[in-house]
Amino acid sequence: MEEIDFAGIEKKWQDRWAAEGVFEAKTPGAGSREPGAGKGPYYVLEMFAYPSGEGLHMGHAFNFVIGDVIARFKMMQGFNVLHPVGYDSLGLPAENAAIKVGTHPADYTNTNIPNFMKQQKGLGLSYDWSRMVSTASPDYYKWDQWIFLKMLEKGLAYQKVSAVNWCSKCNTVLANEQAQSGSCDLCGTKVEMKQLKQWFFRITDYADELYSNLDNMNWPEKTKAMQRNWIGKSHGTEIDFLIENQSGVSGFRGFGVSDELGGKGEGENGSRIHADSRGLGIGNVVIVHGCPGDEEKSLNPETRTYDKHWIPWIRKNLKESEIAVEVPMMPVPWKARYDDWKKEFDKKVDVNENSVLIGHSCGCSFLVRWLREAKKKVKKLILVAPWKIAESGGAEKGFYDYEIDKDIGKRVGNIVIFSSDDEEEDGKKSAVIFRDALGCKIVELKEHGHFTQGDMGTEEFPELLDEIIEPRTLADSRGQGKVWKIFTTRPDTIFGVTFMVVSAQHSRLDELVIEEQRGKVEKFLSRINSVSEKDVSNLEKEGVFSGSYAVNPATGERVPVWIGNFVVADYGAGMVMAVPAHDARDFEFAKKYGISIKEVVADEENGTQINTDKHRLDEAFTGVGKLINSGEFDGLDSVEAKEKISDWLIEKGVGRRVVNFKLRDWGISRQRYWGTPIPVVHCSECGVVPVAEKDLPVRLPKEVKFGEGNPLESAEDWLNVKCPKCGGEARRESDTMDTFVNSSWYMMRFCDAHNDKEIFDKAKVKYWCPVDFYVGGAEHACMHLIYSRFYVKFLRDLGLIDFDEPAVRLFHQGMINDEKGEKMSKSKGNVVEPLETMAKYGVDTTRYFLLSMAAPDKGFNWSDKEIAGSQRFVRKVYEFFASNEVKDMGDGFEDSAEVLSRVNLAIRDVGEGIEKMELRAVTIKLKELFNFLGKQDRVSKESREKALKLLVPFCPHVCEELFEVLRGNRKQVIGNRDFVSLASWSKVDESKIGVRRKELGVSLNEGVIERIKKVVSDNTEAVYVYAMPFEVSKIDGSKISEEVGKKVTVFSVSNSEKIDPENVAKRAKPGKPAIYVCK
RNA sequence: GAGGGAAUGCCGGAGCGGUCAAACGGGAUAGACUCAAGAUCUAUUGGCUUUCGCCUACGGGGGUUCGAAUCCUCCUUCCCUCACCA
Repeated sequence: MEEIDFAGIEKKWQDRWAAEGVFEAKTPGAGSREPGAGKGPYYVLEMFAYPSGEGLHMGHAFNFVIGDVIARFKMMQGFNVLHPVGYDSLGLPAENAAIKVGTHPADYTNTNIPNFMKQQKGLGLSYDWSRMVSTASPDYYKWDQWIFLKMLEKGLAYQKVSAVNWCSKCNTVLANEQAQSGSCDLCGTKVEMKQLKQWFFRITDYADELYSNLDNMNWPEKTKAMQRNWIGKSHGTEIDFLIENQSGVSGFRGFGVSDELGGKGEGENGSRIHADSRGLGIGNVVIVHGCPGDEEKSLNPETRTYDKHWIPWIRKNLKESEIAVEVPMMPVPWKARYDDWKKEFDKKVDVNENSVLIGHSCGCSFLVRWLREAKKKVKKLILVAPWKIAESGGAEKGFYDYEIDKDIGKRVGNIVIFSSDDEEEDGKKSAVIFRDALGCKIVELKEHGHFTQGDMGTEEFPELLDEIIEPRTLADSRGQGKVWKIFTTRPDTIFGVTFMVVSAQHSRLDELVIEEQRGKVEKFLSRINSVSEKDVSNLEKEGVFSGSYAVNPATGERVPVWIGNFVVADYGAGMVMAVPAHDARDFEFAKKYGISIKEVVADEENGTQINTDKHRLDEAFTGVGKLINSGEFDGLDSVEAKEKISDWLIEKGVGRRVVNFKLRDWGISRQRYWGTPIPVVHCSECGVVPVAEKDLPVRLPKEVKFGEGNPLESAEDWLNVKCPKCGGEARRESDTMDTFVNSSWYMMRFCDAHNDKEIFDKAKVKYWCPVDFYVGGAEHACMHLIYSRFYVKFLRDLGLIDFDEPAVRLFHQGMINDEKGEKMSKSKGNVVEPLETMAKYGVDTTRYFLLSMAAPDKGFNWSDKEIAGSQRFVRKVYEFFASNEVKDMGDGFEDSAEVLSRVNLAIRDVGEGIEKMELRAVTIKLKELFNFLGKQDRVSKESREKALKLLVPFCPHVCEELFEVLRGNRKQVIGNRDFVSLASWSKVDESKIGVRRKELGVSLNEGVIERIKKVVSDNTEAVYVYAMPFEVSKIDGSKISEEVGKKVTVFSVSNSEKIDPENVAKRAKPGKPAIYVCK
């Protein structure tokens, strides 16, 4: 038999596709033709590949081929298809190669990319190569930096010191996702904890939208479930617990540890209770004073008293609550203008998202203007007796003549204005101006005038203090101590709280530990700290008593506060109320340490006896039941009680309904070289200063030292720069960005891949995006796919794009393993090389095989044996066309009804199958079709062409070749652009389908007659026929009666009035009614 | 513990209320071709039966229906993801 030169065919068509630019996508617009057949754009994208040194593996090939089938199918359907390709080329392996082998990451990357390209081109993928991007190129990462600056501007990028997962081998910070199971994702080294100042993206700002949008997305349920789980939204109640300990004056000294747990507190002390700064999440309080009032005094820095009237009082009180207060001395407003104040302010004060800003008089005016320009996020803004009437104070005019930015409210958690009923007219007007512009409330106090010295009551200013720290008035349990908030989803069990547990990693742990317990606690902590945070899952619950007690706001009971290893420090408040009777973890803990257990929800099914005996229960009852031991709430259903008790706590001022997320901010800092440099500089004078947009990109320096910490720290020339703000000595940020940054927005860059003026042309992105069909591995469900969703929302809020999600449809391909079902890996030596397979069996065979082995979302075990089947099929198709070529006499030959039916059925099924991503089923349909056609003596040219087109997305090379055969008898091609890849998809002729079904209908009556004749006899009284409901109308009872010579009655099988003593009706089948003969 | 998915003939795997003893592939058996092997082709591949047909079958139990591999319910087993998130 003649050998088919598949390699030659592949090369021929790949070259032609490239030469003709067959797959280059055109964005419509001025000058360019309207592409496609008017069906509009369709964007197919396979996930960004990292060009590793190992080259393409089968998983990649599977991923790409799936995307290619969709892209090619959509092209043939007449869509204007964008099917781009690029490389996520920044990343660790390149740097590891530098350390290991001494290759520069750039060289490593530059050798790998062409290798990838060669393999991808070899697969015959329909990529638009003209749009190729590589993230390691400054042309690309410039825009990563640009986005970073925008994040910074909007307060979404910030720095904080945080404990990070540190891999000592990679010398880098790992995201929690990359440090699962306690060891480094990349090298397997055990992860350590380290405190570092890190850059973060405030993804949590979008937590709610990221969560709730999932409901409307056409993404796999599994992925959405994983994201929901990851974001972890939970509704609950935040409840204040008053903590009493030795440092208070309540007299709880020297109590025993375990014997008196849960005893009633007798302490009662009426002094004011405030939560402290960290409990409230207050970073610092910044007070900007107003004008000192006396010209002479205030002009002299020595004598002027900027810090007076109520300011000392508030300062003292805040300090007592351990809140940092800053009261910068500002230049005299008589002389100075806004800019002078700003300079002074920026120099002296560190404002962050947890700051509370307080202004007085013209200080208010300054702060509002400052917020407008700095675009900072802060926790709270309090304006005391604000002033903004330009006419009234000529010298101060510089402060007042500006527009108030109405968006300040979006960046500031809360804004409050204090005014007084006896304030001057202009002052009252000013308050209203601010209120109307900022949309906040005015708190009007009595007889405070302008809140300056000399007016009554302004030296003590408790309203302000309350506003800053929002004290919880503990209705039933005032006492000395501090308020700690806890988060619970089970407020209905609050009467069953018998202890509290605070995380061993909590930053305020110290405050809870009394002297007597210190030794034990320290011993406990040293044991805990030796265990990596991520190893916690299988740990036995352990704890130690802190010595403090908490007052249950519902009952007034004092319960011990324990320190536990099972409480997560940075979720909720880092402390939990423990209800051992109704929570398995609390139960385990209580049992272990002999803490009392109090039941408050009755398990009605299993009959709880009301019994608070310490160790009666065998396990916690976490189900729904009726409340007991819960005071006025007894008898309520626990679901209902959740609401009722929450309301009650809120009313008492000790609770709030809150929503908590598991999602944490995205730490993007990496102490690594091969990533996007973070475009800021650190100036000793000005602090963190962003690099100007015009100076982007900040390029990676080529000459660095690898192997010892962050390579960028070795590039002194690069590090040392002038401060963009003051021109002084400054140093570049040496952290680079997480590479997930690069892949978070690349789908948009593809729409305008080589734009050097802006990140992309809005119109182009609007035309193509979002991605219509996104294909990639399920392993990205939680990282890439959440980050990318976040980026899209951010870019949308910047006004650059107008859609909410990166991809309309998402598809995860399955995993390909070796024959034994084991993961393929270099170290195991079981890798099947796509290039080898392609060379051995042909590209089309390889493609077809990949798709026919399993449903694309399932994956399979590679088997060389079974690829033979695919090869046989491709060869069969080839030979079918080759041999039919001879038979094509051009004599107007017409196909049989059956052939037409089969062909049209296939057109319909293949199209629908691709649309539904049932690609494996489609490969089977194609096999059936060509097996059938191969058995026919002759098939018309038209039908052959229709059938061939169905195969194009799967086996494009052979199809192009055969199309050429069909069209021009192999000799000439009709026109340059006569590619079957661009041919239009065959249309279904529904009328030709289903001949067999019709034939079935015709024979129905005959069949019944024949069968009755066989069984009927002289003594037959009557015959009953039971047919399928949809067939009853096709059966002609009278005709049959006539033919058979007996009375024949036809029933529907579902007719309840049928006469069927032997219940034979159940044997009826479509096309074959059941028959009962009555004797 | 939470969530997602799956269980079909020798194997992989279709199937989405009736044309289901169950697609397609692999394997196996027989036959054709060949000196022979390979490749290729053809047929068979749950049981009983010459055919019509009947019986037993889609993890297990129960149910809905005239009718269930397909729908509901409980159970068992397996895989995946997250996991002390209060």
